[in-house]
Amino acid sequence: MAMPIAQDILKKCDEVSQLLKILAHPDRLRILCRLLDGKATVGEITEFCEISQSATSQFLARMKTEGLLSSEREGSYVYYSIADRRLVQLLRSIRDSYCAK
Amino acid sequence: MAMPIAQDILKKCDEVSQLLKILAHPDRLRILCRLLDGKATVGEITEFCEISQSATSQFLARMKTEGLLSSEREGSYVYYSIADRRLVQLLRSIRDSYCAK
DNA sequence: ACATAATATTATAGAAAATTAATATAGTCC
DNA sequence: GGACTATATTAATTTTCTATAATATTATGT
Repeated sequence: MAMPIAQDILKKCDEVSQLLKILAHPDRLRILCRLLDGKATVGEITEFCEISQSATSQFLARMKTEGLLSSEREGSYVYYSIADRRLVQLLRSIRDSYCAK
Repeated sequence: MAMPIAQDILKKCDEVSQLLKILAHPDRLRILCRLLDGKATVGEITEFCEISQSATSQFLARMKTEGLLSSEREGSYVYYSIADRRLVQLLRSIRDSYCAK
């Protein structure tokens, strides 16, 4: 409450830029874009996004660590999905702005 | 028209991730955040964002080159502003999602 | 237990980007 | 022209990512 408004904005920018850094990679964005349409297994994501198995798994792990994704195992498959509602909103608005016909 | 839907999505992701890469830096995001409230001189931006003069100028130049910003000189001052409407939309929605009370 | 498929981890060489300092240019005023 | 302010450029070092290969783990079916 004691923080000046301008500094508050700067701090927010620092936080948000960290998040954007994660989106700012073609493969990671592909993954998120795929997950925007619903949960998927690592294999499905690998195939859809045309990324190597190893890279896909690494990206998923990182995004899970960062709190963007959650996962649930079903047998030998692991389903990933977007964990944060705000991220869904953001991805939708990116899609609306930049992927419209 | 002949491009499969999935590949089209992948291509869009590649493009958009390039844009996000620019936003994904604390100082550049600060600058854009400031410019969301209207055009400003290099000096004003430098002060508001607490970045060095050199870095500010470099960031501005880069973002102008990338087509995100435009500039107009008035005497010894140079005013920068956001050049792309879609970017304004995107920044607003980021602000709405992540900077609300 | 073995074979196989799905997923995860580790390590590292190479590429790309950030940081900073120093210097240069352009404009204004006297 | 000289001094001063605003902005821009350059270059070099360091830090941070990326890409890839190799290997490891976990689960299923026989």
